[in-house]
Amino acid sequence: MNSKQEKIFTAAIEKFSQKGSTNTTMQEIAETAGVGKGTLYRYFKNKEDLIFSLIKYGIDEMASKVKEAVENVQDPVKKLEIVIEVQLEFYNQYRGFCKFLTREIWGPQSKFEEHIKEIRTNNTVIIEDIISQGIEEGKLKGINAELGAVSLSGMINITALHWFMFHESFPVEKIKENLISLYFDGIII
Amino acid sequence: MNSKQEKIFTAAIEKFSQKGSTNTTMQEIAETAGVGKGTLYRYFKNKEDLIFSLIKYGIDEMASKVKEAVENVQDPVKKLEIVIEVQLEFYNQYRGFCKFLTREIWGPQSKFEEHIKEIRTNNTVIIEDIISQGIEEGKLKGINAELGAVSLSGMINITALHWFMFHESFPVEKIKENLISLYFDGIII
Amino acid sequence: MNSKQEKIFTAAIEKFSQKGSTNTTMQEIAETAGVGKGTLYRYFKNKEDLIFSLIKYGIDEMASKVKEAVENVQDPVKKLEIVIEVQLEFYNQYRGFCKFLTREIWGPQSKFEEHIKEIRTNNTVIIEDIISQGIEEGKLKGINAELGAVSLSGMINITALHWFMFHESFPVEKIKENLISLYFDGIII
Amino acid sequence: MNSKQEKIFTAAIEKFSQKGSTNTTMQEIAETAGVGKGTLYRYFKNKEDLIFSLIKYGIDEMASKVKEAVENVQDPVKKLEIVIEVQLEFYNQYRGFCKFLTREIWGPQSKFEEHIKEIRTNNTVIIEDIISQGIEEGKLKGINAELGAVSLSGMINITALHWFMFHESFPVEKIKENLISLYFDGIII
DNA sequence: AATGAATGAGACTTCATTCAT
DNA sequence: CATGAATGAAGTCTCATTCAT
Repeated sequence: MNSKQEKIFTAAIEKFSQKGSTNTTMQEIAETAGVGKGTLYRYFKNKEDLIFSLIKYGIDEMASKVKEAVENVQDPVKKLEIVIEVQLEFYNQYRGFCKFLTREIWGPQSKFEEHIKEIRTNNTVIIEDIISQGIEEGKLKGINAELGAVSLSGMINITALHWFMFHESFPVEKIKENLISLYFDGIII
Repeated sequence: MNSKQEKIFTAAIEKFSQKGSTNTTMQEIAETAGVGKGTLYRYFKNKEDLIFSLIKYGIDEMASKVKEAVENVQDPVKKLEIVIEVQLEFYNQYRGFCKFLTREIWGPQSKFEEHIKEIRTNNTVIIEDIISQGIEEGKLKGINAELGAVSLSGMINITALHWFMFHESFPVEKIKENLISLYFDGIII
Repeated sequence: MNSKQEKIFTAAIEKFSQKGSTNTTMQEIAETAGVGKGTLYRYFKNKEDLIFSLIKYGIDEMASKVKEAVENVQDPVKKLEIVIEVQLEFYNQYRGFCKFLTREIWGPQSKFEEHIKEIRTNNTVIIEDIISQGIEEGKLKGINAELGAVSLSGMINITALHWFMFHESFPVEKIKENLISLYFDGIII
Repeated sequence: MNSKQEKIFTAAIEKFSQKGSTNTTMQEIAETAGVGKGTLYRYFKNKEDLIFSLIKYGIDEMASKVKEAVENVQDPVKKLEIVIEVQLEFYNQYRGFCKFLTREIWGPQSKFEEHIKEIRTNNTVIIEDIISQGIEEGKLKGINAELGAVSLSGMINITALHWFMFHESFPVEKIKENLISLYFDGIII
C-alpha cells in the first residue's frame, strides 16, 4: 500500500474512532496525517469514499485473517474457537477501528448501502459456513446458521466495544474463555 | 407527556432512524412534526439535548417494560427468557428506535458521555442482576455476570438490527426461540 | 417584488458588472446587499439560480418596455426607431446590467442553455416580427428577418457597451441618430 | 511558433470555447494538449497570461488577415466588403475562437484591461480608418466613424455567434450578402 | 526540460440557533 | 406561545501554482 495513503488511513481511523466520522473534518484528518487538505482528494474521491474505503479495508483485513487462521483446521468447533480468538485479537489490536466500524456498519449508509451489505455479508458468511458445516457433521445444533453467525458476531463485537469503553484493561484471554464457554456449551450437542 | 413533545419525539425517531441523527436537520424534524422550527427549542435546549432525551426516553421505556415483566417472576431462567422476549418485542414494535439507538449508543458521545454510560448501565444492570442471582442460586454457570449481560444485550440488539436490514419479515417468535436455545443451553448448568 | 430580493438583485448586478459573475463571491454580494450570506440562499437556490434569475428579470424587463412602447404604433419603421431608442435608454439607465447581460448571454450556459435560448429568443423575436411586418407592407427590404433582428440587436448592444467602456459620456441622442441613420437608410427601400 | 505552444493554444481554445475560460482548469488544458500541467507554466506565466495571449494572438491574426486582404485595394467600399468577408470567414473557420473571443473581450478584464483596450482598438481602428477615408472621398455618409466601425464589428460578431448557436449550418455567402446589403445601402451615399 | 504529486487559499453551501413579529 | 426569516460559523471540495524528481 502507498505510504501516504497509509498515513491518511491511520489518521482517519484515529480521528473517526475518537469523534465519529461525521464530527471529524477533512482538515483534521489532513493535519493528523501530516499532509495537505488537497492531498486527501488525490487518494479518495470524497469524504464518503474515504470512510467507505476504510470500512472495506478493515473488514477485508479481518476476514482474511480469520480465513487464514481457519484454513487448515477441519473441526468446525475448533474453527469457531479460532474465529472468536482472532476477532478478539484483531479488535484488541485495532481498537480505534473496532469503535469506528461498529458505528459505521450500522449507520445510515445512504450512498453505499449495497456495498456495505456485501462487505458485511463477506464477513458473516465465513462464520455461517462453519456453522452449516458443523450442523451437517452433527457436531452443532440445528439452529438457523445465519442467526447463529450474526449472534456470534454481535456478541464479540459488542462485548469488545463495551470493554474498551467501560474498563481500563481488555483481558483478551479471559473474555475469550467466557465467550467460548457461553457460546459453545449451548451450541455443541 | 405533552402532546407536542410527543409529536417531536415521533418525528425525530422517524427521521433519525432513516438518515441518522447527524444527517437529519432540525428543519426536517419540525416539518415532520408539523411544528415551527423555533418550537423545537421550547422543548429541547438544542439538537444534542433532543437526541439525548430520545435515547434516555427510549431506554428508560424499554428498561421499565423489562422490569415490569420480570417483577413477579422468581426463577432467574424464566426471567432471562422474559428479557429476551420483551426486548425483541420492543425492538420489533419500535424498529426505527432500534436502529437509532444502536448507532447512538456506540457513537462518539462527546458531550454527554457520562449520561450515556449511566443510561446504558441502567439497562445492562437489570440483566446482570438476574445472572448474578442465577449464579448464586446455582442455576446458571459461574461466568462473569457483566460479560454475560453485555453479550446477551449485543446478541439481541445486533440480531434484531440484522433482520430489519436484511430480511423483509421479522419473525419474533422464531428468533426468540433460536436466541433462547443458543444462550440458554450454554448458560444453564 | 420582495424588498430583500431587490437588494440582492441590485447588489449582484453591481458586483457582476464590475467583476463578472464568476469572479464575484456570494460573500461579496451578501455584504454589498447588507444581508447575511445564508439569506442569499433563502431567495435563490444557488449562485447559478441567482445569475439566471437576474438575466431573466432584466431581459423580461427590457422586452416588456419595448413591447409597451411599440404597442400602439402602426408604422414598422417608426416601431424600429422606438426599439432602438428604448433599448439605448434602458442600457443607459442600467449600464451595469448591460455589461453583465452581454457577457452572460454569450457565455457557456451549461445548465440553463435552453432557458437562455428561450429568453434571448423572446427578445429578438419582437424585432423580427416588426421587420417581417415591414417587409409584408412593402416598407422594408426583403432581407432575412432573423438576421436583420440579430444584427440590430448586436449593433445596439455592442455599441452601447463600447461607449460605456471607452468614453466618459454616453450621448444617447447622438448615438441613436447615428444608429438609426445607419440601419435605416439601408433597410428602407 | 513553437509546436508545443501551438498544441497548448489549440487545446485551450477548444476547451475555452466549450466551457468558458473560468470553467476550464489548467489540468484539462494540459490533458487535451497532451502535455504535463507544469509545462503550461513554462510557456505562460499563469492562467491569465494564457488567456490574454490567446486573445492577442487571435485578434492579431484576424487583423493581419484583414489588413493583408485590404492592402492593395483602393476603393473604401470594396475594402469594407472585404472586411466583412474576411471576418466572417475567419469566424467560420475558428468558431471556437469566435465564441471564446466574444466572451472574453467584453468580460471583466481586471488585470489586463489596458491591453485588451489596445488590442480591441487595433482591430476596430482598421475599419474606422476605412470609413474615415470613405467619408473624405465622399463615398460614405458622414457618420461618426468610430460608431460606424464598432457597429459593423458588433453586427458581424453577434450575427456569427448567433448562427453558430442557433443554427446547424453557417451559410457564409448568404450571411455576407445580407450583412453587406444591410450595412451598405445605408452607409453608401 | 518536463512532469505531476502536493499544497492551501478560497469558493460554495448547509444548518443550528436566535429573535422580532 | 409559536413561528420562520435571518444569520454566520464551519464544512466540503476545487484548482492555480509550486517544486522535487
